Amino acid sequence: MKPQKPRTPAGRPRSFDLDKALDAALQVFWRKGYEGASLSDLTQAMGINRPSLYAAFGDKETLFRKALDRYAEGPAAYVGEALKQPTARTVTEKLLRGAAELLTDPHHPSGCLMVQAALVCGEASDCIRKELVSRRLAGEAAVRRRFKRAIAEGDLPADSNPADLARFVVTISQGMAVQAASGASREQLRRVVGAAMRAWPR
Amino acid sequence: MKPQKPRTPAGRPRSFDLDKALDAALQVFWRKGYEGASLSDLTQAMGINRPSLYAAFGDKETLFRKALDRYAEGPAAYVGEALKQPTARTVTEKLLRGAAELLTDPHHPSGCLMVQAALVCGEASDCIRKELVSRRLAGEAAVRRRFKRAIAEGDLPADSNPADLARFVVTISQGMAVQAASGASREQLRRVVGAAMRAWPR
DNA sequence: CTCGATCTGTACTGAACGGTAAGAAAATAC
DNA sequence: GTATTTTCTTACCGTTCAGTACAGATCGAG
Repeated sequence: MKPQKPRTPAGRPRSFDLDKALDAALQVFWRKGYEGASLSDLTQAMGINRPSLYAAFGDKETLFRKALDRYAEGPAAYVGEALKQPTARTVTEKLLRGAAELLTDPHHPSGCLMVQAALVCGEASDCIRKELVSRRLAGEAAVRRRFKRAIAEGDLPADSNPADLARFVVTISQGMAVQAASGASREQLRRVVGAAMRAWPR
Repeated sequence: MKPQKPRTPAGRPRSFDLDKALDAALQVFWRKGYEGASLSDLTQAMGINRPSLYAAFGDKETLFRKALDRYAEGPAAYVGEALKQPTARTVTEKLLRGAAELLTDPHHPSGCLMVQAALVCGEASDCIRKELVSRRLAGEAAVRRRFKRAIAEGDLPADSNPADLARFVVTISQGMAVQAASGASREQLRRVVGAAMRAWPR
């Protein structure tokens, strides 16, 4: 018989909750951006000391990537749901309406982490900027693939350009992220979505 | 007779060109953002030493505001031109096409200074963030006023909502700014504009 | 020429940055 | 109990940050 996994792994037990600490870090990065979030900001919000942060999450860059993953799986999970909608139109509508809700959710900072955490930055953080560019492009590519499928299913006109359509939808979503960072309300963003959907082929 | 303004104002003459130095600073802020641009970055790009910068432009915050003004009068001057177009449709088209050109101009960094210089930041720079929010909202308000006029002139349907239309156009423009920061090409942005204009009432 | 004014270069300040060394504390293993 | 392992706390590291003191350089005025 192999020894079963011990209930508690020996050594002094961690005095904080990993997930809650990561959530707290996510909020700080979301509100202040990658460079604007200092380690003092982070440790204070997480309720832990600096060495505990490093032991549990690695350096600032690693912590940020973990916060990004959590963002994708949590607040931004609506994107994956939207892509499962049956038609290109409903996919688009769910993407944009979901964005309007997320970007103005009072339980979170305004705006989109992947847009505002490091749209530009100093050289030291450039790999973070590139990581965000890459993730934004990956999201756009997912929408593009979904629209290609929609064409194959006859759901979009055969002569539609899925790349252009996807970029258009993502551009509106990212514009809404800037609007949210400027203080736009949920209702105002909903009206933007309404205007965009009126433009969509029926 | 009062003494006429002296040709050279006495004292050691400045050894650099004020406008060129400000342009250099603008480029740095544009590429790295307000927080990401260090004084060392700035002085190096401007070709001057730190005390010369402080004597000529004031502190970092003052320098940034001057760079913002220069941005508005120079690269972003197309906005004022666009608002002079005769119809709401041509105003919109010129706004968006001008944005596509500016955001991907190879003579400048990609993207929009007013979007990416400080979309979020640490507390120390929060007044800069607010200044940018204020300027973005002022631009949107100018478009809104122009659309109100268009309604009065019968150029837009009387039941149009100028605030919603203005926010929609500005949202697309700001989304294109994020796209440019993600590496979108000029041609790709032009296609976004095409999609947006197709949605516009004729 | 000398005097006052202004700019330039060097070198510095205190504070904040990200990151870590070292030992005390708290758990399991035996 | 003692040993071992892991975490926690305190205090610190070197670097970079924005901003400045000071002395030398370069001009016009007289």
